[in-house]
This record gives sequence, C-alpha cells and structure tokens, in this order.
Amino acid sequence: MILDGSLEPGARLRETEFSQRLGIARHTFRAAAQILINEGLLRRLPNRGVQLAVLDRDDIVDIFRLREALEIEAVRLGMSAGTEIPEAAAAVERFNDLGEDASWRTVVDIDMAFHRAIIDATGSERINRAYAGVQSEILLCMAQLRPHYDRPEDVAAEHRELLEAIRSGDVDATEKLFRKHLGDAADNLTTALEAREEVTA
Amino acid sequence: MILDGSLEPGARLRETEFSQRLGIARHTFRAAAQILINEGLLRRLPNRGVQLAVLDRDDIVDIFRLREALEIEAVRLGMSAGTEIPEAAAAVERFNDLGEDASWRTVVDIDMAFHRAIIDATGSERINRAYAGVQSEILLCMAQLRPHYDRPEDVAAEHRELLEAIRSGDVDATEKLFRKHLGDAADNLTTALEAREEVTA
DNA sequence: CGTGGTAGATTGTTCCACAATTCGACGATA
DNA sequence: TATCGTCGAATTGTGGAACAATCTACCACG
Repeated sequence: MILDGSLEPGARLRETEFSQRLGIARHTFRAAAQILINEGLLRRLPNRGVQLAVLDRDDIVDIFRLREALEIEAVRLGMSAGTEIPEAAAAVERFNDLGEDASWRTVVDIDMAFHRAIIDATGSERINRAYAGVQSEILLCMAQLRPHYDRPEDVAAEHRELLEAIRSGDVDATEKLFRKHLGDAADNLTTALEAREEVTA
Repeated sequence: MILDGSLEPGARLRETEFSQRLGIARHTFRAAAQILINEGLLRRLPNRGVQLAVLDRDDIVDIFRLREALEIEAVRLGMSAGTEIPEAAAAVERFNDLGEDASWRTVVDIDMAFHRAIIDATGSERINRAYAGVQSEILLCMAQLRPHYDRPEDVAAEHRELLEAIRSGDVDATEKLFRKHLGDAADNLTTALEAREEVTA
C-alpha cells in the first residue's frame, strides 16, 4: 500500500484501523511498523503513532548522499577485486532490448537491478543492508513523484557507459561518472518534487 | 548489558527470562529487541528468538568497509563545504591532555567522538543513522575483544594528522590518510579477535 | 476573540492465552 | 550399539482485552 501510492504522503496510520484492515493484531502491526520505520518508509511520532514519510527536497538530497557514499565504495571495492558483475551486464542488456514505449516502471526496475548488482558484488552484508534502506526510500520517492525520465535508450546508453567504465579499470574516472549519474538522478527527482509542489500549492 | 560484556557472545536471550529480569512485558522486550536487531547488536533466528551477535573476522572487515564508505564521504562533503569541525578539534585537544596511563575506555570514547563529529558535520540524517549502526557494532566489538591499543599520545598524534589533513584542503591525501587510519584500526581488531580465538580454542 | 478545561480518541504497555515450531529425550528397530 | 522416528516440554509468534498516559478537538467561559 505504501509503495502503491494508495496512501497519501504524510498520512497517519492508526493502529486499530490498520490492524483490522490487514487482519492482524495491533501488536503485530506495531512490530511491522517498526521494521518499516527502520527502512525510512514510516516515521514514529512519540505518542502519536506512525505516519507515512513525506520526502522533501532535503530528504532527496540526503538519500542520494548516502547512496553515493555506498555505491562509490562498492565500485571501488568491486574494481580493486576485479570481480565481474554479470547481473549488471544483464541489466544493460535488458535496457537495450527495451522499445521506445517501455513502461516507466520497467525502466525503474532495471535501473534498480543494475545498481543493486554493484552493491551485491561487494559481498558486504552491511553495505547491502544500508543500501536496502535507501532503495526503499527511492521506491517511495518514485511512488510519490513519478518523475520525468529520459527515453529508454538514453538510460540504456548511460548505464552501458557506467559498466564500461568499471571494466576499463580507471577508478577515478568511474567514480566521477557515477557521481554525475547519481547527481543527475537526484536533480531529476528534486525537480519532479518541485513540480508537484507547484500543483498542490 | 550487551555492551557491558556481562552477556556472552552468541548468548540466546529468552523472552520470558529477560522480560522478567528487566521488569517489562514480553511484547515490550520484543519491540526493544527489534531495535537492537536493526543496530546489528542482536540477530533474530526464526522461531528461535534473538541471540547476541557474534562477530567474526569477516564481520569486522565488513563493519569497517561500511565505516570507510561513510566516513570518506563525510570527509569529502565536509571539505567541499569548507565547514569547520570544532568537536573534532576538541577531541584532539582531549587526546593531547591524556596522560600515559589514560584508561582504555577514555581513549575509545574520544576516538568515537572525533569520528562522530566528522559524520555530524555533514548534517546528513541518513549517513548519521547508518553510522550509528556501525558505531554500536564497534562498541560491541570493543566489549567483546578489548583489543590492543597504542599509547594515548600516538593515538592523539594520528588524529591530529587527520584533522590537519582536513584543514589542508587536499581531498585525495585526506582520503588516503583516513583509509589508512581505518584500515589499521580494523587490523587491530582482527588480530585481537584471532588472539582471543587462540585462547578459547 | 482568546483561554482553559473537559471528554473522546489514540498510543504505549501489561497480562493472559494459544497455535506453531523447535529441541531434546526416550524408545523402537535394524 | 547405532540410527531413526516419535513424543513432550520449552519457546516463539500471534491474537485479544484491558488500562494508564498522552494527545486532539471541542466547548464553555472570561
């Protein structure tokens, strides 16, 4: 429901209401909510329960700060270990196969798979956990914003570049490219956010 | 109790026993445990409750991988913003004031304060949260290992260098210095771990 | 028009209950 | 004797009801 968009940003999730709607006990709902809080999807207001996170401009910037930290480190680790990342290559392939009319959701899925592959390649449980958190938040972003996306082929080209950079072995150049890629994505989302704010305002 | 060392690594925390010992209800204990699980201090075994995390060599390496990712990014952000970090400077001062016989615990506290100051300076809520997780795990490490530490003045000197590097403005050199500093710390802990394993074996 | 108070709603926590699952002991069988 | 399966106790996972603490909204009052 959260990632569906069927819940308004900032909506308060009352315990009795939702536990009944989900057919679970209030305790169980609270336990589940705690997990989602740690993923950043919900926020706990003391004595006022949980509410769906509202992401403002600063949040998006912040999410991408952490994302940059994790992905850059993952890239460095992967490159110094010289590991191949077949899943990332597979993601690029899937990008290439997309037609002009590919659904936005498909593009997002492949994008996520690409970046997750790089994280997975590190074999670091903790970097993985931390990244899982930002990834849910990004999904939440997407659910709330539906930002503008480039044509599939442009997205494909950009990721092909990233993969080639990794294979080239030039760490600094790759790092720079990733920073640019992630920075652009963050800009995309922030402009989408501001566009929505204009509508609601 | 966890960070005291009064609980053995890998110990199972039975719900009835601990909720009674702490004077809280079983549900409350479960909720608290969930939070500690997210901090990496406890592990949940399905249908077998929670147990105190046991950190092996790989875990230490992994913790410091994430720590490196976060601190390096924090340093970069702080340096590009040109922010002063008075708390870090204060930590260095406290190091300088330490006598030869300073307690190990004091050294750890100041060390933590120094590194946390750098993280705090980013103003990034999410980098902060992620770092809080590794920090508790490091504390757990410390509680379980009591590793060998250099003389206080050496530790002081090393941190003074780090701070000076930040002030110098040379990002790459600073990054290299931090990687070395953190790598050494990780080595310290892993050797301490291996030393303990020899004893128990 | 602002202020304070009161009543209702909601959360945080406790206690009790019970199904599901795991673990260990016991005994049967080869 | 060793292996395996079965049974029972212990423990977890979940549900339900209750209650104090806290918050919210509304209303009376100055």
